[in-house]
Amino acid sequence: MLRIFAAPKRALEVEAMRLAHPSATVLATDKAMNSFSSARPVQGHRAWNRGVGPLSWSPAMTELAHPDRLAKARAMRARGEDPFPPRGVKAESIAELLAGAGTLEAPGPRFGTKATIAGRLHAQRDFGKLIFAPVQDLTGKLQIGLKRDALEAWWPNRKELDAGDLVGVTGELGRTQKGEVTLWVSEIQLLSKAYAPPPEKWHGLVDVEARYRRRYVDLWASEGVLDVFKKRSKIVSLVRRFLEAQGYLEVETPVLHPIAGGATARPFITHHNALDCDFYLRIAPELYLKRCIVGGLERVFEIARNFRNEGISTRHNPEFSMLELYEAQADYRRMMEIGETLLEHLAREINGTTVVTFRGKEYDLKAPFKRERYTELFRRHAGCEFDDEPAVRKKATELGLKDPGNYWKLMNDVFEATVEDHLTGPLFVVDYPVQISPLAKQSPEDPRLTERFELFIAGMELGNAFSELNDPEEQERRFREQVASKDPEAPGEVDIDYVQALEYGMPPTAGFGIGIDRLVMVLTNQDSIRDVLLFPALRPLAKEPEAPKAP
RNA sequence: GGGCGCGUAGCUCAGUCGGUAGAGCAACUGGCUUUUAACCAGUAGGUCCCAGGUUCGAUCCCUGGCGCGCUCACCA
Repeated sequence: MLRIFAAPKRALEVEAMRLAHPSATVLATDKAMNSFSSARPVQGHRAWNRGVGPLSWSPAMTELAHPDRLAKARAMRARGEDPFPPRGVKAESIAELLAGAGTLEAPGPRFGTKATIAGRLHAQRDFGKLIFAPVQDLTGKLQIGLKRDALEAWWPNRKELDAGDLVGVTGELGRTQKGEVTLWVSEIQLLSKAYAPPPEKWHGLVDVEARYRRRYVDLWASEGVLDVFKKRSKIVSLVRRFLEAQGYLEVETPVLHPIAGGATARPFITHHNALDCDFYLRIAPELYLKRCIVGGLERVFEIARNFRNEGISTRHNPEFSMLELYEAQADYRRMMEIGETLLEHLAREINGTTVVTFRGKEYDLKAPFKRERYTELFRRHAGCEFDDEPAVRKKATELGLKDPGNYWKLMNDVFEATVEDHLTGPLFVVDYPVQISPLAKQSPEDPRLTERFELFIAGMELGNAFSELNDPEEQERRFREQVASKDPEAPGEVDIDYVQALEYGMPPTAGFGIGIDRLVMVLTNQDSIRDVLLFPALRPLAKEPEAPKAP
């Protein structure tokens, strides 16, 4: 923070900071000095010893930077060495080296050979003339061993190396007396100085807020975090290959929508200056993807970031990723088949088994999944028919549900309150009432219902699919009904362009939307959506308050 | 937005039945050539989240605020 520039411990350190970061000089001028000197006593050492640091707002070159580390960089520069050299080193992956090292009993092909690795240095264990320290790259951790007799020229500078520094090391792959694979270093170079010290070595980052705000630290400082995001990347890649193998084209449709349709949710609003009009950030890509079907693309999918202006929870982030796919000549039964085979495939590829553990329970994602009718579940758990309005209203009152002002919404609230907890799954709940499914085609057997299903695992809704309504007249009627409902989550106007697209003719089509974040949660056993998002939505940090005025 | 909980050293946490605070790790100094939470000795480090109130005195009690977590609501 500003005061560290105004309250240096030693002149040397200020010098080190200036050398290390020229902008420090700027920060130490007028404004900083004034705000500092107005009321607060000199803080002495406090600000210098930050670890991962407080989560306060502060300008660049913050109190995270440690003066000793800055001084070490300065010492290097004084010798003509660069603490931030322009090039990296050509390194081998640690995972491959570990695999090649073999075991103590059966040394692998790489045992005893020369190797170079690059990565982040962790806490050193210093024995005076011997130092051990793990180095971590994307693929794993490998211990390096530094011996004085092998590094005579470098040895006097060894204290310039800190935990968190990025290094490149070359040495011979071997083992210690305890048998641990170790790279016995013959050459070491600093690739980037870490001015900010890493979190405490044993606990790592445990403050959840710090973990989310400083994910760039969490990724290498917390066990298992990197693995979740590697798996997430693999899941998305597998989804693409799975669909492409079935003739699907990946497309990109607009994020800026003139009308927020395709789902019921409150949108974010933004403004386009040149056109001088407002746009909504999309709440679903659905209506554009179906326009693609009208255009003859036949099988399309998009991994779409959607934005919904609603609360944040362990299952909700205001921006989230949804896979949506649409297939011409298919109906919702085909979507169930795609859903269950895709999930089984992902589980096998990611975890090597179809059984996943999530929130302490096991779920078998082996296809086929169970199917149960919405209406039957409703009857079984709510104790009445879904369209028996007096009975449903009575049940809602019993449950203490407040009336949303619309019977069908109320009915669905009763369903969620009574049924959803029982949906351990994996399960397809099929044939939803038409009134809560404005984009789905009516069932040929029962006009009160639609050919629609939702996929549930662990009581959590993972996906939503239906045979798409392609009758423009009926679609327009349902849109007008939505608009007339004045529901704040319904679109404010009818999407005439979409109705017109249907007037040109959309083939019989089925579509499926799957929440990617929730899917990753289930496949990687993470309880919170925040743990599968690299940078989950958080309230922005407050700006530093003004220093109190002197009396 | 409602309810519950939390905020003390850089990190993880004690503690003060109201008299301005401690440990381990991290940092710094010294020692140590096979450790892996290395070890041993020493040093330094705190506006006890912020603002009011009660009080001789508040980190502690009260009120308000800020931040975060859990939960409810809504959705995928």
